[in-house]
Amino acid sequence: MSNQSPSGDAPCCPPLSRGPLTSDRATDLARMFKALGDPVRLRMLSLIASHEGGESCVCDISPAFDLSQPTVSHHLKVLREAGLLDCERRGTWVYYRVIPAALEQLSAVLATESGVLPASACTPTAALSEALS
Amino acid sequence: MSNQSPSGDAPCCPPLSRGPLTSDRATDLARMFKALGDPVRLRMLSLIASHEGGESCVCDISPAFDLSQPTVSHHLKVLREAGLLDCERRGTWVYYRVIPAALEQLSAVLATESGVLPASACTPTAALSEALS
DNA sequence: CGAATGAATAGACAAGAGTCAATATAGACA
DNA sequence: TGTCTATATTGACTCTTGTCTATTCATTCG
Repeated sequence: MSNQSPSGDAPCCPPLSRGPLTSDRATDLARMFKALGDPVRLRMLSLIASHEGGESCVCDISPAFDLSQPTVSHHLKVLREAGLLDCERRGTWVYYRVIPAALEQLSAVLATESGVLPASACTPTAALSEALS
Repeated sequence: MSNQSPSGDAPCCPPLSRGPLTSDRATDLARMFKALGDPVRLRMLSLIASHEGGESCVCDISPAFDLSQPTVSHHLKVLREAGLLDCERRGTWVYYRVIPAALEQLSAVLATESGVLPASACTPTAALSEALS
């Protein structure tokens, strides 16, 4: 399970205004943005990201949506294949976790040169409790 | 012409991890992310954003893509209707310009609580080590 | 083992998105 | 006015996407 890392290497992220994107780079980024381009998936992501410990069991996510279980599973797969989520099986349950580096990369790409916008003005909920191993 | 501002008002933007998104909020954001979910549109955006003066004539954008003129026009329209671009006619030409507030909003939504990530410190495995702190 | 539960996959279907050729619209200019 | 250039719109096509039901896989517990 875990993630299949489509092209999981290029980590860095100059803002859009820094210069025209290469075609390859645009393809990589678009794959991630496309995954965010659905209200259900955005809500899932925020649900997981804001959940205690930074992770959520599917059994916690599913009831929050008026969708069939396979559809929920499908959306989670899309987010996972886009490199935005990772998952881990613990017993019968599967836990999903946001990959912070992915979100930060996208955030940095969209950041404008001027507005630094310190994201520090927020409260820390994401303590990232270590997965109980 | 110009923009139709779907819900162009709410400027600020708590990060995803701040709490679950409302359905309405998710719909608004998803509309913008979906517009970014295409390699061509991402390249257009970066082309415009990085162009001198922060704006580009369609006649400058079009030749950069191996697409028909109507298709280019279509993509620009999608970006415009998503609230990411604005346009202005000057004589025969139409100039497109990025709406910085829109990008900043999306950037802020994706920003993680911890990592301020001043773009400069964009080191390869940054987020990996950050996950443990 | 067999049954029960949580989650993923397969297949089907309607709706949406990206693309094009053809056409229409808006200005500039003679 | 008429013609030329730059963009936008229309309509058609194909491929993709979101959703479902039915089924399968994985794990735990009797």
